[in-house]
Amino acid sequence: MANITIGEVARRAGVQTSAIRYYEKIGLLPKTQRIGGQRRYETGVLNYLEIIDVAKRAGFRMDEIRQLFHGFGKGTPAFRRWQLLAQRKIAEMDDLIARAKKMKRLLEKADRCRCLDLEDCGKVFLKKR
Amino acid sequence: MANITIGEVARRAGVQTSAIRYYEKIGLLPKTQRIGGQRRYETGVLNYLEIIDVAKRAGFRMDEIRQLFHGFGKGTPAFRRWQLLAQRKIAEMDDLIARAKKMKRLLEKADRCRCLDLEDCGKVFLKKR
DNA sequence: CTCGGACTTGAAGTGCGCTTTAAGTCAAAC
DNA sequence: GTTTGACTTAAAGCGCACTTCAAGTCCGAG
Repeated sequence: MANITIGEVARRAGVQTSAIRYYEKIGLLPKTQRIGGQRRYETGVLNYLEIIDVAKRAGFRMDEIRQLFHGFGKGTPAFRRWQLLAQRKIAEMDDLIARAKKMKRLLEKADRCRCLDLEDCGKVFLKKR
Repeated sequence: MANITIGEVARRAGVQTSAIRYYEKIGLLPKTQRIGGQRRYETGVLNYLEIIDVAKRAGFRMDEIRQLFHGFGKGTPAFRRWQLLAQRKIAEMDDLIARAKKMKRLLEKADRCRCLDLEDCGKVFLKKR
């Protein structure tokens, strides 16, 4: 574990340092050790940032990500609450997948028939579910 | 086409009247006729609002929805630009579907193995793509 | 010992997608 | 003719997820 600076983490993860500080502030990343006042990270934080990125881009809010990734110790009484959130998010992922597929089909149809507006294939599209 | 008020549209579409006015303001909904200064809508606007809702919840920004739904007349010179945007959004829908599936699998795995954190199955999860 | 550059903090600023507020208009009911 | 309630506008406010700013600290190179 390399003990890298925030600048190095930012470079490797492709995020800005300000975002990393913000994540720490809101409790999404743990407070890490300081050397001469400066943050030092272990490379494991990169995995964390990758999961955060995937979750964010799947529409998760920051507080949800925080709860899902720090919200319970193994066998904690909070685990049931964690499970409920996780199950809700799993269902939301199914909804999101369905909507994304629907939009994809709508755009493909519009591209083919060149008639995307209220009166034309958008309407037809909605009608046929 | 019934010529309904904004309040009726809001009620039927399940949105607030302020949102409808906002959509008109940013050019997402066309300016509709006024009677005594008040907006009157045809029921077709409900289809529009439904498409807007699906698009929004699939992560489309307002200006993208506007461009996709008003950005071209049939056979217009802007059509090529429309097609590029549509193709980009279709690709983004594929990415989004992949991320949503990934998050779903991650949550399901975490629920099963009760070890969702940086050092445990999150890491494993990322490793196996 | 001083310079440069990467880091620190708290606070203010940004852009999006609305909602809320304030002040006013209009038409139907009483 | 006044009251009621839904509507109108422009402008300000809000929550989120950051970014930017201002002022300062720390450390290695020259």
